[in-house]
Amino acid sequence: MPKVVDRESRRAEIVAAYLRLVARDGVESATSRAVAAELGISSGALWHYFADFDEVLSAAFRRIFADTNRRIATAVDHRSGLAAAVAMIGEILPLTAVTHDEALVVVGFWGRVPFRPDLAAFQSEAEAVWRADLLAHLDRARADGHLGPATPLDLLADTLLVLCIGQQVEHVLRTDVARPVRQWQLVTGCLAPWLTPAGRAAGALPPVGGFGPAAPDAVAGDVSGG
Amino acid sequence: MPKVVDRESRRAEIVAAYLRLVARDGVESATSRAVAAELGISSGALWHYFADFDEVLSAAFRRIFADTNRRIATAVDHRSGLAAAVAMIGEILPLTAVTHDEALVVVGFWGRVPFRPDLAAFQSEAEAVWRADLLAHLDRARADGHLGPATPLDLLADTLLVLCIGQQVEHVLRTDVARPVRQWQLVTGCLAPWLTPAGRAAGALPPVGGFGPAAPDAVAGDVSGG
DNA sequence: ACTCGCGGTCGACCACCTTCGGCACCGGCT
DNA sequence: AGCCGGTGCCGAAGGTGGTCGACCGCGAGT
Repeated sequence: MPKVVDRESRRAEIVAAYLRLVARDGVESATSRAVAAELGISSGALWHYFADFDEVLSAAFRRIFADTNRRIATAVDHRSGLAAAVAMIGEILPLTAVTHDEALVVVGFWGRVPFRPDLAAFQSEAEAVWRADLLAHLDRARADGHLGPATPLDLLADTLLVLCIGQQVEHVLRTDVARPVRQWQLVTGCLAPWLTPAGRAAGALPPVGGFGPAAPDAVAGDVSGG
Repeated sequence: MPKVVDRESRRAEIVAAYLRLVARDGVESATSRAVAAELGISSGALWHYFADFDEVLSAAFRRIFADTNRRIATAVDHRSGLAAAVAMIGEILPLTAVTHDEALVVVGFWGRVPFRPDLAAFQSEAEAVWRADLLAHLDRARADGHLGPATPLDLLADTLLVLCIGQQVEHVLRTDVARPVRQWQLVTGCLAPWLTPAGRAAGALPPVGGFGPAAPDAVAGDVSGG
């Protein structure tokens, strides 16, 4: 049989080139031709590996999801319960330069979903995974006595995730709420009513009333400004 | 002087045609040519009224914002405080067929914002307006004794709005959380911890633990069912 | 060495947004 | 009435981006 390339790694290269372009030149410059040029191949070659450009977008989305999961794994590390939940959210929220570019891609992706129903599946899948993980952490937090026994875990998990989605949008729009400090305040504000005193101590979450610039250190790095 | 058309109403016609097309044929079919054809004019004529297609999008966004505000005004009517806040949120959330199409347009709009910084201004403006109104309603609700005195109004308002934004996305993606019942559950879940017994009675919000299928039927009109 | 087929190039096609030169028309002016 | 000037509008052309298909070349298997 003839020449054989590793199709999977080639696809990965293409996706990487796309994300590189987005980060460097912005979403609008990341066209199929630009991606091909970035890789030093002709644009037609792309279609040996992807059916169309939306499939590239879809793959980029998956790649971002995987990256985020990797970051989550690192951030959560050996933590569990409330700390794990907070660390996890810290990796999903668009707090850093890395996640900034990702937010651009992701929000643009969402915009394309309406007329590509198949694309929606991934977001659902991603959310289902995160939801399950987050729920497990919250459940553990309740078992730890960090969250009150009456805490509606299910609802809390969904709320936090939808909040994260909303924050992606806010971040793209450069709204005031998208400031890292504020992002954390919203998260802690959702958790606060359910925290036990032990939870407040353990999670290092600011008390309900006073929301300082107290971001969990392991997560966002520097939020110290605000 | 020569023939004069009402430029403003012409612009409105174009925007209306665009939104009609989106509702009928989907976002991807709503091209500049299609809009022109819908109006029975040539595509070139559009650019006498808009600098480019993004400006049409922008105008459509503004139109949707205005429509939503009109609906909010109707829904809020003579209500105030907690009921007004809930009614307001009910008009922002993508709960009905009307808001469905709007969500498609809006989410697509957000996707285009990253490389059109000027477009972001409107979303910021819209959010600022809603934030102020919502805050006023919540403030009144606290004064009414429907929300506890320690309620972090500022934070609550932001949280609810970001939640609404997130729900738009979820709705476009047809996630499970986007079900109307669930949407309401997230909202009430955020409010619940701060409600006083009087507030629970007045707002007819389901108790924290048990979330029935209590979606206000007329979107926000009648929340009194319980 | 031959061959078959994959990976790639190149150019063409189509749809889109946008521009532009020109025509048609209308209101006022002479 | 007949001429202007300016505006509304058309439709062709330009530029760009996604996608397809005809062709080439290399390299693994025979």
